[in-house]
Amino acid sequence: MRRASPLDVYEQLHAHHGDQRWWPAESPFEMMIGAILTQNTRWENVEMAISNLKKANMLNPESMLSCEPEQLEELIHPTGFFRQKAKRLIEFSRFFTAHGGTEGLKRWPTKALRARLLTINGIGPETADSILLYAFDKMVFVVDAYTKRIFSRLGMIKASMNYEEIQNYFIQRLPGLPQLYQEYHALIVQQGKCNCSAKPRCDDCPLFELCSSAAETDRLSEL
DNA sequence: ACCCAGGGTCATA
DNA sequence: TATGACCATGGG
Repeated sequence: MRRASPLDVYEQLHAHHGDQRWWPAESPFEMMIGAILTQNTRWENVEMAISNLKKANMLNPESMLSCEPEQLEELIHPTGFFRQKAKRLIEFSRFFTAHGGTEGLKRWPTKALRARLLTINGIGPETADSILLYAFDKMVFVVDAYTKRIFSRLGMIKASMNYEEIQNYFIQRLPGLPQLYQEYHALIVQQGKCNCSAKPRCDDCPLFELCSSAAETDRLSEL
């Protein structure tokens, strides 16, 4: 059996999990807020916070800029890290409104917008790339903890690779379709949520065949 | 009572 | 540049 490619893995994941249609949000701004709130946090907790924000009519940049930070902290409390995240939401809202909102930011070249997002405190590579991919439909591959875990376990990447190296690995081996990038990351998260990539590997893992074929590499990389 | 989750920052060596 | 402490809640 030939060595599995990222596209092979995509096919397997899609066959098992089906269409994902990400990101779950009703607007680009909601998507961006969700991206910040979900940092090192379960999505279920983010849903509580989003729900709180909607009920309080606070899920818009104007309200976030004019409210008392403590009120914001209370609403997003379930996501954890609520003090720093409240600051991050406010700072991001400031940036967002200062540049004409979604419509204004939509006109930025991808590279320039990414670089600018990274200068905002609390927005790192993954959050920036998620925003580019899902709020602006830019062709940017998102690397998260699941990506590292699953693909290093499959022996396709090394655990020592940094964010950019992993990102390049996928970009060089995938067709240039933004839609594919969106689905792929969604599938990786869906797969990561099930503990198939943990050890011991479960038998009905959709990647079981690939895992088995990579068993040798896998064992070596764990030493 | 532990462990971790759809990260990021900052201090230290 | 690379590792580690820290941020903090909710669910297993």
